[in-house]
Amino acid sequence: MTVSPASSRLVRPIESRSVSEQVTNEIRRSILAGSLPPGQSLSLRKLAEQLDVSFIPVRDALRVLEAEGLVVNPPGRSASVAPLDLDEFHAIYRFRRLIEPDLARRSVPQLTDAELDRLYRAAAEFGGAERSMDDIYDDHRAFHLALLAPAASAWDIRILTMSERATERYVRIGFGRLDPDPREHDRRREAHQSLVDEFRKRDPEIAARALDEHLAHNEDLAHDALSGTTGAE
Amino acid sequence: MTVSPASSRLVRPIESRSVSEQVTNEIRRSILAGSLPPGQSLSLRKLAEQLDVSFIPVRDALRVLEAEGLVVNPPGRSASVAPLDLDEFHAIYRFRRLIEPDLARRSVPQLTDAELDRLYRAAAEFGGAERSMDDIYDDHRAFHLALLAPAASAWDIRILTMSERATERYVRIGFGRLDPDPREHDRRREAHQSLVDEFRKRDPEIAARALDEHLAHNEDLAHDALSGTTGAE
DNA sequence: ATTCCTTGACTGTTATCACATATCAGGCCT
DNA sequence: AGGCCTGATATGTGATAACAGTCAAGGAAT
Repeated sequence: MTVSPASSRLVRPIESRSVSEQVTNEIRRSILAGSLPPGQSLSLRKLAEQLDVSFIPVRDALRVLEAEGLVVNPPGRSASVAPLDLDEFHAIYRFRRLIEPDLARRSVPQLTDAELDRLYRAAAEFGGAERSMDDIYDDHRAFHLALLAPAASAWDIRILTMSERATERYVRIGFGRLDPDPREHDRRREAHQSLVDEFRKRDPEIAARALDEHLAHNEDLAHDALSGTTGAE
Repeated sequence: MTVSPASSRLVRPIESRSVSEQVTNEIRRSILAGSLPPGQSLSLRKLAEQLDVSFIPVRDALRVLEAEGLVVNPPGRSASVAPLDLDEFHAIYRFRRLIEPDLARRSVPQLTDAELDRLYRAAAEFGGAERSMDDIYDDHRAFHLALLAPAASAWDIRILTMSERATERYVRIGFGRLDPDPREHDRRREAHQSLVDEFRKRDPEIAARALDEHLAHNEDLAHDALSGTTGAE
């Protein structure tokens, strides 16, 4: 039940012991990173060959990812990466902006000062070098989750993880061209640190509004980058 | 995209062609109906024997149901039916009362009169004889979904289905003792018909409030039946 | 009598294999 | 020449079998 600051542990426990989970994580990572583009056909045997496993774990992985909404798995036909849809993107963000501010409202009285300090420092390291893009987004997801975790039930956490992953695909593709810009990293770091600062005021309404604006801002940015041809720079 | 009133079709398409889906539906039905009680250990081979299939489809089914939150599937150990938790129950209902009234607000202008008439008639048949308890709850879920479908994206529908299934388990167990009472069927029918009447007023706020109260009422009823020893009757 | 270890059965996991079905290319008929 | 049928190829699906880990019971030592 504790949020367990993973960075404080020197040795991390084995994250996934079954091959099936490893395959699931690897395919999910590839989809979120965009190396498996939307619509890409996912052949069981080819994937199994590339990953050097049998196709049984691949089959399991595709079924799990289907439940997460990242792949479509029509019976009898080949699975494929779920297509991108701008309407869907906004629908998920509307959903997040409904859920997360409400959780923030109830989470803010329960967050300890120590936890807020930790999150402030974590936000500072977001753009830290020697971390891969995958790690950065992992940190980003953990950051948002930790902000709401005190008020979140197991079911809330499941939903939050699902929705954050669902939007991450759009955001990463949209921000793809912005990421090389170092100023973008600064901007994101400042945005998250100021978000923690708003939570420090210990006012539920202020925190909820800050999180909503944070989400709305990211939604606009990703939207411009995705639809607009002129948007970036 | 159309809601496609299934009752109007004389021949219904094959609902599930793969064995895996059939097994998934059967196990899900058993869990929701309570014949597989919370905590029940789910052995692959025993389940496979009972269903007269190999354990490959059973394995797939358990993985899908794990994603839905109905079973816990720790790697290396036997799966089991997810335990019941009253806090979790209220957490899911809080979630639904946040999501569904918002969808109702946007759905009410898009619902056609014909669709509302159809839903009103469907509500009248809820307690209809010769329909099994499983069918009744299937209808109930379809009813609530149809009420919100015009404003719901694919992702919303996925979330709605998940959350309705998650609460259905609690509700069915809680209402278990009430179901034999015929007055309970009348009460439920009237509740759903009056819900449609509220939607007919075409006022988003009224519809949202009506749906919220409907959910709150059901939440209270199930809560009393679950926790209270004196509650029912 | 209690505790620890060993052994056995059980269960999930993965690989290999056989089958039904979908996809697509080429050829035939119109 | 274009559409339709038919063949082969490929792909998902399900079954069987071998492997590895877990859990519990029973026996031996303290």
